[in-house]
Amino acid sequence: MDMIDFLERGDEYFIPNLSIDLVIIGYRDKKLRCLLLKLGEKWMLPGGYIRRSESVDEASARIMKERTSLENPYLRFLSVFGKHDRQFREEWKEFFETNGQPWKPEYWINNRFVTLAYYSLVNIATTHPAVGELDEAFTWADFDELPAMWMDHATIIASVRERLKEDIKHEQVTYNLLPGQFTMPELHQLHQTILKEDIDRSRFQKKMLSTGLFERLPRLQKEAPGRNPYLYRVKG
Amino acid sequence: MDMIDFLERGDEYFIPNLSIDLVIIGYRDKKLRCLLLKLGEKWMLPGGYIRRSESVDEASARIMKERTSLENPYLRFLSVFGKHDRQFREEWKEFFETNGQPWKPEYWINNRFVTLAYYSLVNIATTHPAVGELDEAFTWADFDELPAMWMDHATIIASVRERLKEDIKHEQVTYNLLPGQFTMPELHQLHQTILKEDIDRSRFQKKMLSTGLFERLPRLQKEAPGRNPYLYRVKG
DNA sequence: TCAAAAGTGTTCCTGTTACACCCATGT
DNA sequence: ACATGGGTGTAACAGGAACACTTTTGA
Repeated sequence: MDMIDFLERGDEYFIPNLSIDLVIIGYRDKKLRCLLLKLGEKWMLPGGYIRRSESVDEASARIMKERTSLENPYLRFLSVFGKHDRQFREEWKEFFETNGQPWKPEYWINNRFVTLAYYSLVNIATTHPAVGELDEAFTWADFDELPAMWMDHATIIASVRERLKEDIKHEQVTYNLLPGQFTMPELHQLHQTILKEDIDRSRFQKKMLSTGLFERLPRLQKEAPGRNPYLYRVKG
Repeated sequence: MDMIDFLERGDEYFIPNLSIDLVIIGYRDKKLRCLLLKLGEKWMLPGGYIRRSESVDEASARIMKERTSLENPYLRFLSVFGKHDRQFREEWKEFFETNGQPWKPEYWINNRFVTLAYYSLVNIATTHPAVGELDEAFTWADFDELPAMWMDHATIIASVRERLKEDIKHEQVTYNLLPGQFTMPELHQLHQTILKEDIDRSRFQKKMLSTGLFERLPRLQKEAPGRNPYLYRVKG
């Protein structure tokens, strides 16, 4: 056992950069959507880095707040993306050159990154995205019709969609995607959009109400032809 | 938007070291056990670092193989441990000094670490742990009577136990902890140990067999008083 | 009074739970 | 034969799936 030897060959091991990417999920016009930022010709997920004073979870919450101003969003860890070739030299070079900016191979952003992906469920109507220093615009992109994405961000988005399907089997989280008051048909439609399959209305409603999570408000009046649905909100 | 500015304040962000820790779980004498390595006066989880050529998952598999010689173990990601004060200056200093080795504050192992914890389910009888360069011994420690642990490794172990409880509700993974041939009473006892609660024998057996994962071998002969149980193995 | 959309009820089926009972074997 | 421990069966119950029915309201 030679501890000094162990310590001095520390750089035999690569210390990858560590980033955080956020998949901020919303729902509008019967479509699941994802907040994307425009960087040059392609789009990317909002993200950032960890500061000295922060835990990893705190960093994700800060980045979330910087981007959306939301204080206590539904925010969960998704998974680690850490393939050995996960570095973006060519992507950055292309971007810099098309923008007439100098690019240097030694920029730290060219190194390999391991990223911790988080996902958040938000109500689009009350979320006001801020664009950052590099990105020019934002969009709530339809999950099923994503634009060209930088790096491996399309892969991350694909995996969050599968995770969502698993989540709603076990726990009630989807109301985070809706306004404070919503109807059962709306919640029903949302679940069908997430699962991409038809759900029996009767069973769905009974299942939702049996959780005891929701409370019924007076029935909506005169909004649409036919019988109008009750409004619900989350208890507490 | 000033990209140069963005690039040059890269070190405003801390780049934490990234490590991997393995919780290698076994089962012996009706107790769930965890492979620990002795380092000085306390114990720690086996772990390591990521190499340039490796994805994060490949690194965990390599470390697993280095420690146990197992080629295709059941190995899954647990979670990220990344609290802001997750650095082990004092721990390392104490260890070095009690071992009469020089300790320097600038050693890379003193910096903050974010660790990716993985867990693995193995059969203790066919797993032959190797001790590394620093550690002096190994043990299969009872989950419910852990020795003093370095750093936050006790926290990691606590969280893997909860994960296991969740896992066995959804999928059949526990046979990884048993020899290639096992009896239903053994599997039953194992599940009770993991869940820390009694499970109805009849229901348990029917549930296991209804998965279609197991095939029955000839009944065990003359091993113990009373009727002897059938042996099963995983199909395939 | 009919169509449209919401909401409720009925039946069938499956899987869970708790418990009773039957089988094999050593003492 | 009986105690011990493995293995199987059954009745009560809860939850899921499919579908039929009722309610509300505008045209």
